[in-house]
Amino acid sequence: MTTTVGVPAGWPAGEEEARAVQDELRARVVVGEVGPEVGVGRVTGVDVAYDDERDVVVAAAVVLDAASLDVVAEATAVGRISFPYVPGLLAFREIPTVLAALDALPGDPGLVVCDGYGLAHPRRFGLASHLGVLTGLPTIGVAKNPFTFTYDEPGEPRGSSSPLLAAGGEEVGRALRTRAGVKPVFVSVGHRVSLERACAHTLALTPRFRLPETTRRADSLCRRALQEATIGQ
DNA sequence: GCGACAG
DNA sequence: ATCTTGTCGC
Repeated sequence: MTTTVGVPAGWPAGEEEARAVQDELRARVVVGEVGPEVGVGRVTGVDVAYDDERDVVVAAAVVLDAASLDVVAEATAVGRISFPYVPGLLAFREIPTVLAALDALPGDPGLVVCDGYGLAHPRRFGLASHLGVLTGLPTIGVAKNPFTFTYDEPGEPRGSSSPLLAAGGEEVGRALRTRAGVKPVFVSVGHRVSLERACAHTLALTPRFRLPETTRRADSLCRRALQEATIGQ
């Protein structure tokens, strides 16, 4: 199912306003819960693809059975680009369309896995935290790059990890090796999930590839949907 | 002030 | 993110 969305009323128009929204919403993040059990229920991946030329953004949400990793549902949404890409303000670019894709899903998404960061963010309120607060769903962030943070190389074996550190030494996430000898992914807490559990979910979602099946499925779906939404336009 | 910087 | 073919390797 595909739905179409515009930019929400009252959406921040500038960077200062957007940062103020983050500072405001940050207080609503729940960090005290362990989170859903690994391998139980459903896990949903969300991702977004852009065509800046045509001002089009497509989001995909793909629901997997947490035990088998089989796809049990999927949805896409097409929207207008609601914000430029600014490091630290990614959520304002992706969230409206991602919310529409999640809304189009039948049933409960379960744990939501985001392509980006949660707590590991300049103001400790990245995409995964933001999406969690707006939906109430448990969320985690799994990013492909360390952003502005530092880390020591984890051990070679799959499952090895090392702290992802902010300037000042605060642990904001983990560099997690999901494939032996391959560049780690960067896991951080979004909403209602502990870092420990977030890493366990990430490992359960990477039986074969570096990136979680959730983000791989969502990535390919939103790219396909962008092509289709863009043909002839 | 300059550079770096999730997607 | 996106521009982009073949190619090396399991």
